[in-house]
Amino acid sequence: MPDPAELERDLRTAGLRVTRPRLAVLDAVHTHPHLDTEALIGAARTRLASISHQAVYDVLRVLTDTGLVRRIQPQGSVARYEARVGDNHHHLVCRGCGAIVDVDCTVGAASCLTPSDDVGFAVDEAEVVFWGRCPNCAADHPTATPPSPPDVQRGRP
Amino acid sequence: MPDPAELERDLRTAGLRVTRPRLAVLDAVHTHPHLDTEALIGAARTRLASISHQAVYDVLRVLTDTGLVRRIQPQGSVARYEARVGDNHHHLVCRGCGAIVDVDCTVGAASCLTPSDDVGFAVDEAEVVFWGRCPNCAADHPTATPPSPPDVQRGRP
DNA sequence: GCCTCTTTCTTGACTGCTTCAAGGGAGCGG
DNA sequence: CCGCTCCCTTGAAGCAGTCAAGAAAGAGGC
Repeated sequence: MPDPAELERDLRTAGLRVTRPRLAVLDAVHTHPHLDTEALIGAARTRLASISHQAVYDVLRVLTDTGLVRRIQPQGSVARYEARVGDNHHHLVCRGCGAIVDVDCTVGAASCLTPSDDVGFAVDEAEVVFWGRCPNCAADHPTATPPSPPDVQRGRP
Repeated sequence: MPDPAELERDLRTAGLRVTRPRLAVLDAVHTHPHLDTEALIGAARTRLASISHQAVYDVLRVLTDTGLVRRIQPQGSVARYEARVGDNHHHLVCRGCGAIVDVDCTVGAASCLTPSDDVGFAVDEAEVVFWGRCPNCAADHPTATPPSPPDVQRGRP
């Protein structure tokens, strides 16, 4: 759980006004990475009981636009948010339960960021998602062939 | 444009019944990679005028479940489909217009498929998306800083 | 500390992609 | 050609996310 003063500083540094809803949401994202919006609404309400649906959506948009949080959205999942930004890490997603785990960049920033042929594109980011089954889900279906593309719906991390 | 007999064979090999709607959709996906569902409905209707909305959704699901087509969904975009499967290629997405281009695997299957620490996950696929600006969009805003995360909405390829 | 301006939050309704459900119709094996 | 099963059509609903108008709360100057 991050220091409230630090969150406030982050907001000001980003040129944003400091409001209770923003602190509540930003704290929630720091404390619970990879939650979806609905779960974040719940988490934010433990900090500020009366915050509205819409405020959380607005705040999340502002925070992603300013780079304070990062939005991720694996196939078949709704949008999820995390506060770890600026370090080019990637994600491991379980096809069974939807759990998301951070992984550091596999092969180093350089080769990770360079497609073999960029056909003239100015590439500024490489997003990598590793799909598989977490230890629990792999144990549940030891011999089952993994469902082809994702059957993830809304697994809770 | 693929050979109809070949599409039919693909369907049978996958254990699926051969129907006109399935042929129409499969042909459309082969002919126009990276289209979204709505555009595919249009493309399929040039082949089979009366195919319904719902049939296209159903067929696309069956085809993705059996691995005949692949579903991709970059951040901020609706679902898109392509018929190039089984070769572990990746995608380059333009933040400006949403254009999607195939790129071959950057660093070879091995390192591409291996996170630095898989924390016990059985990983079976690595999905890579390169974000940037296509030559046209880069020319439109030569000095503009690229909008942080995607502002893609529904660019037509 | 107070005032004013601007930004942001609340409330409520709505959009658009995708899915669910029921019944008629078409493919496929015999 | 017959019958069984699966598939497609029609119509409607679900749900994440967005739009809009007005009230409330920051931020800076007096």
